[in-house]
Amino acid sequence: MTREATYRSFPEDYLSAPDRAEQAVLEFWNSALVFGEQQKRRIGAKPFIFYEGPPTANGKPGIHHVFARAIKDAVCRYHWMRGARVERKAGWDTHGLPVELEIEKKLGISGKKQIEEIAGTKEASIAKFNDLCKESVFTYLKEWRSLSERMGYWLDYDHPYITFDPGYIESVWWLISRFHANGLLEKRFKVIPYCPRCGTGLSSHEVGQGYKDVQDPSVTVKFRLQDDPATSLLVWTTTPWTLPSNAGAAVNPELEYVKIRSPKHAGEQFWIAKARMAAVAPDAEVIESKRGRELAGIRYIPPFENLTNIPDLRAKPRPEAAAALHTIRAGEFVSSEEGTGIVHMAPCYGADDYELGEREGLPIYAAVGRDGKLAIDVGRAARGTFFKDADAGLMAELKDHGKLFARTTVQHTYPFCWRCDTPLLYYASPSWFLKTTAYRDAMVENNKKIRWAPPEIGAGRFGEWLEGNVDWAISRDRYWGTPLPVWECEYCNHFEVIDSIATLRKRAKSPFAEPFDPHKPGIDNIIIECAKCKKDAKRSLSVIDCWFDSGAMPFAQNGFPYKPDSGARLADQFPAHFIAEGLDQTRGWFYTLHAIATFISCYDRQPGRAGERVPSLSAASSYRSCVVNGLVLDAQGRKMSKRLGNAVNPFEAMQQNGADAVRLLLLGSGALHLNRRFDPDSMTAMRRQVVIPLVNCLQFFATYANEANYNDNDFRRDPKSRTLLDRWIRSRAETLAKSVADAFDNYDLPAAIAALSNFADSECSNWYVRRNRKRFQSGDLNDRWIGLETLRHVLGIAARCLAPIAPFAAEMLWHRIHRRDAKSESVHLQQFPTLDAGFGGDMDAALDSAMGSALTVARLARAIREKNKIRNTIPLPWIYLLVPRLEAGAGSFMSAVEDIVKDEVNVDEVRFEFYPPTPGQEHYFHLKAKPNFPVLGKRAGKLMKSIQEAILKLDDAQVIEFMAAGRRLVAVEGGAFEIGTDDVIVAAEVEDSACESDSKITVGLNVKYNDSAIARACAREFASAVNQARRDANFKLSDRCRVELAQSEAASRVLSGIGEGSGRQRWLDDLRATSIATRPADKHADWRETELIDGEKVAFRVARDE
RNA sequence: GGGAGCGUAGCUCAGUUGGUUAGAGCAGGCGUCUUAUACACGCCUGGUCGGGGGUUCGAGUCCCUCCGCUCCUACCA
Repeated sequence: MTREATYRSFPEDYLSAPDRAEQAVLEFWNSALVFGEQQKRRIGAKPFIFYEGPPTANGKPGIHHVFARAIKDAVCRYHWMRGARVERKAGWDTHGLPVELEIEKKLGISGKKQIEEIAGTKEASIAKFNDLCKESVFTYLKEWRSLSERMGYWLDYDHPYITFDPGYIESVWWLISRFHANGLLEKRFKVIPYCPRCGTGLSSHEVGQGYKDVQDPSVTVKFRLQDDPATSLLVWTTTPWTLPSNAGAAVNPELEYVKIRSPKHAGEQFWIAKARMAAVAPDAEVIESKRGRELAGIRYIPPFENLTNIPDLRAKPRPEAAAALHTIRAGEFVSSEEGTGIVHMAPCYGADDYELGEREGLPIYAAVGRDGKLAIDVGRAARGTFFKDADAGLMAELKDHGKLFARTTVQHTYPFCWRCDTPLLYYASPSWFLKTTAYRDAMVENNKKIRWAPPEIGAGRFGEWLEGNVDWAISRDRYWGTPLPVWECEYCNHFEVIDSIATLRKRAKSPFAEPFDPHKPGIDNIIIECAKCKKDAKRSLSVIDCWFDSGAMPFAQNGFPYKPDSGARLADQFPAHFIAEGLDQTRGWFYTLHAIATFISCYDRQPGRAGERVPSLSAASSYRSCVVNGLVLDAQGRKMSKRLGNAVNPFEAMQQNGADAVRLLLLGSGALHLNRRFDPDSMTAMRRQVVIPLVNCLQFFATYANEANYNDNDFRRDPKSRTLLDRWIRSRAETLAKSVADAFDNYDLPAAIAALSNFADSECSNWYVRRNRKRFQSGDLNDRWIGLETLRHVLGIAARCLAPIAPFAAEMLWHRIHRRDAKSESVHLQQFPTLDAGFGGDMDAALDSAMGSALTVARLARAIREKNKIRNTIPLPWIYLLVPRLEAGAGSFMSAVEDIVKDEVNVDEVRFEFYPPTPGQEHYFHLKAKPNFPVLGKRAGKLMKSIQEAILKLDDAQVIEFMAAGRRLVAVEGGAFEIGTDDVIVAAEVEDSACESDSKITVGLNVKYNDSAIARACAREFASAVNQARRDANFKLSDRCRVELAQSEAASRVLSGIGEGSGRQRWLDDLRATSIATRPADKHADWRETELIDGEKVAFRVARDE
């Protein structure tokens, strides 16, 4: 075995088993402490501030989590490479209903009542329940951490913020105390969306997650008038279950109402809005007409007459209630768009109903309790029936009593609990609110300063949501959450907000344990003295909406304002430059961060005890840029769900394809905010476009660097000896780095990947390396080293550009462009190429353009060969190129490109023809002029069409004349119009099968060839066969061999072809050693045959030349 | 019900301030080069740019309208 090579390729099984190679990279990162080193090297550097949106740690991570995390990781890595200090503090959202539900499921119980019975006493039950919640959070932390590690998402997991941490909770308390100090915390009786199963109200952003289309009854009910039972009000509702709680009927005071009579309802009369008559009772006849306000005060008989003991949420009935109850009331909110224009009012179950009821002093009947069940028997609907199930019995009851006017079903959307799927009801409940509407304008203003990607989310969805902001209901009547730090006096209704454990300790009537866990139930026992009346104040039993926890994170992650240095930390890490989460966070984290930070930075002007430590924060949201990503769907475009069984396991996906492939697929396929389909097959496609070309280039580099004993350490670079291709690929590499940087600066990651793919595949692998093969195989050693140096240089740029996106492959590539014995550092400790000294010096637009022309010529020439069925192996005499006449000095480019074209197209001569042409000279192409629309269009306007006609009519000679003169008058309707050379585009007219053109270049290929050309083609094909034979025989690159050719006519043609062959291919060295031998009659095994272009077969064998 | 977005090749998507031959990748067909690479390269096929109308010398792009899909929003009884 020879000693190990100096330069290595990728591991052999990288393509088939990327996981193994990536695991080795992970080991390297761990052992070299690369992430820690990143942190160390930027101490004191200017920060790029990033906030990690804390995942709810109670569920297993899915592939969609990889999406947002890939964005976050790539952006953070990029900014580190650009020289910034990027702190990446991990965070965990640990509180809330999701965690509680998980425990309920585990215990096989449901609802608050059962939770409070899991241990001996209620207190013991809650204590046990919360302990279980806390434990459950910890079991999933590991899953998340290993997901992050495997995908290469670097986070500081050793110092995470955890929302249940007492220090974090104290920060939240401080924030609540600031809201209170500014008069923005209040307790209100309000109709809020309420989940009867969870037993708690939901905030508007939670409700938004659970709308569903459902069929509901649509009933029109008769409310008989007390003084005239033959006349009824027609009342429409889709919630029959609210009818037993009816307290009034509302009409719009301005609308016109009519009393009608219908043949279908003999002896009866009805009041209805005039506008609704046609829809509800088209055959009716109007008897009387009145304005809504004139109807107010009329007394009716409630739909369920003899109900007693309906619970009334009002402890003491209001004195005016008796007069107002079950009468018509005027309400501006009533419309005549739908229904009957008369609205049944159940103040407990509707916001409008409640407001009006409050004004009129109506009772708040609650026939349906907070548990969602009927609290009383209502005829056939028995007590205890779930509210949605009570509809049928109630309607039957109405029908029996002749009170049902019409009944159908209607499809509409109805809210359900986002976690447990129970239908919500709107319920008048006492709740604690943050009056965010007080600073809505500031939120709207601050939002305009945020750079949203894509912009329409900020201006549209989020902006509109802010415009319609409502106060934030932050209390939850649950167990596992940050306790609301409000103590209420039972006697005088005074309430206080406690801003820290230290304050609580001072105020508590009796001492409590140290250290103190502020969670329920312990805290509920602490009593403080009411500051006003000196009596006992007890804690409100609520916990805080866990969304508040996560939105508090800019302050609470450092324990502001209580932890030492937290003020300095806040000043350093606020606001974030960058956050990124899924679209679903628009009303979640994006909002809560924004609402809390805007309050502190714009509204909070009353420094409290700790307030003077608040560093001056510019009026801003807590983030400057927000990148929003779409959903991850399955390969068929369906939402992933456990139910459908189509959820992709991220660990399996990465195990099979590698984390790089997963990251590339997620970041590279389409704009980030669009939903993307996660098709496992596409992962290989992404690798093929970006990573594999680089792997191949490296393989090539390693092969020839080893063979040439290339040493990057002692190589003296001499830029002057670089070839045209060297200079070109260096220019392209710098352009790549610039494009990738621009893409990252615009948060356009797909553009970065597209640029990488183009460079790796089209430019580096399939042009630079391919065109340079012969040079590396048999060139002069110094020249080979120059080429190797170039290749190594551009691969180094590519590796660093790739590093933020596909960190594993980039690392492997970076290591392998260094000698095996070199102590190479991680690519993730390098700076971005745009910061290299002298960056940009290699960019050469003229060269890029000339090489672009060469590529075009090659493509066009190949197309001509294809059409004429002439293989590339057959050399053709000449090719004509029609190109724009270049500026002085640029001719040398063309002559250099000429060699490339000659070789690539396999022609003996390249002939140029320039335009504008010299008049009178003979020329190969016939020129044709076309209007240059963008230039000419602006000037010509309406004349465009006739000018176009005139230009197209110009023949070859006229075009040449025009070009020489520089201007020409063309005839248009009503006169002449002068055009200049910039107004037209000149190209050749091509109808010949030997010509091809695109918008810039035209080529003509001589497609006639002679026998000698065939001989040369045969030689080339024979060489190819020899190479295949060498490969089959496992020859090494450096092995020389002897070729024996069996005597035949074809064989001598091959030999003559070899004689005419040129170039410095190594195979010629072999072939020159070819000798004619007599093929043994017994067909010895090492002889083989190959068929050449002319159909002849030649037999040959190769043997190692010892 | 209200708002937003989308609709471009069989599939996934690009497409600048309107500029006349609408691109790329994949798939399909046909070929080709080659001791870095067959997980390569080239060529070809494939489009009434969702339908209709309008503005304009000129529309995938701007306006109107209709159709389809998606998301958001809403206690309207």
